[in-house]
Amino acid sequence: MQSATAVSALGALANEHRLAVFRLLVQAGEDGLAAGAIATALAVPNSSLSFHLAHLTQAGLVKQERRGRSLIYSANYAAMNGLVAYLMENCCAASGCGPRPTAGDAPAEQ
Amino acid sequence: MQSATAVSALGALANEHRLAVFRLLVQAGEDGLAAGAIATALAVPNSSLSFHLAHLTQAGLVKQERRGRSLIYSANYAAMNGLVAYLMENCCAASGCGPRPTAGDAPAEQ
DNA sequence: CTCTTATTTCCATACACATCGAAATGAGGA
DNA sequence: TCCTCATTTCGATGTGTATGGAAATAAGAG
Repeated sequence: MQSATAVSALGALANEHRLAVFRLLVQAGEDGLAAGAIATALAVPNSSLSFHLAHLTQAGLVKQERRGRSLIYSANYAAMNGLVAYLMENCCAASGCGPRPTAGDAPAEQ
Repeated sequence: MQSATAVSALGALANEHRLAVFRLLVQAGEDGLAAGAIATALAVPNSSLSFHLAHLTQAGLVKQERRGRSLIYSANYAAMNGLVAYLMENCCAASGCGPRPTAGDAPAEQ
């Protein structure tokens, strides 16, 4: 994962509502949830939620799919996996986020 | 970790410069780096860097310590560990960020 | 006490993000 | 076709973030 991608994903999650949406979608699993269901669950106005969903989608953390009249959103586990992997590799030490054991091992891209 | 804390930490990392600063501090290890050294390494003006360092410090991801005339900054590994743990627990499935196996296991706080 | 170095704070400016009602779009049902 | 539901887009507004030069603060050295 490139650092620009990570910044984008981190920014998408760096908001109370969006983090709540993402957590909800992770819990919902592969089946996902309709936009309206999310708005109801989180008590966020439709237009505001739509804004946040677009932000998450833009960052690649969420997938959109039309099913009948509803737009179903679901978590993109691969993207999240990539983000966590990036953080572990670049922002943590090799073992459990302790101090970095050797300064020589190159993490990733630039 | 509370979701508000996670949002704060995510927001702190959701910026090109701040992410670069944090990565640099992780590489630097426990000894940390002086503000000026960071500014030089990343080619960011002092006043801008100071703003970003304050942001990271505010979020608890970075520690500040005065050593002589210099202010030494170092990564707070515990905070990062907490953030990654939060993401793994709340935003990933139990094993490796795949689809959530059981819908019954409660993640964490609210 | 003054000089020099290291860093922050202040300030103005520009841009991006968040909010949410109202209007527009998309899609099925009668 | 017309109606209704589901959702997005638009638009206006307020708030927050980013930037960087200039001035202020902090601390050791002579």
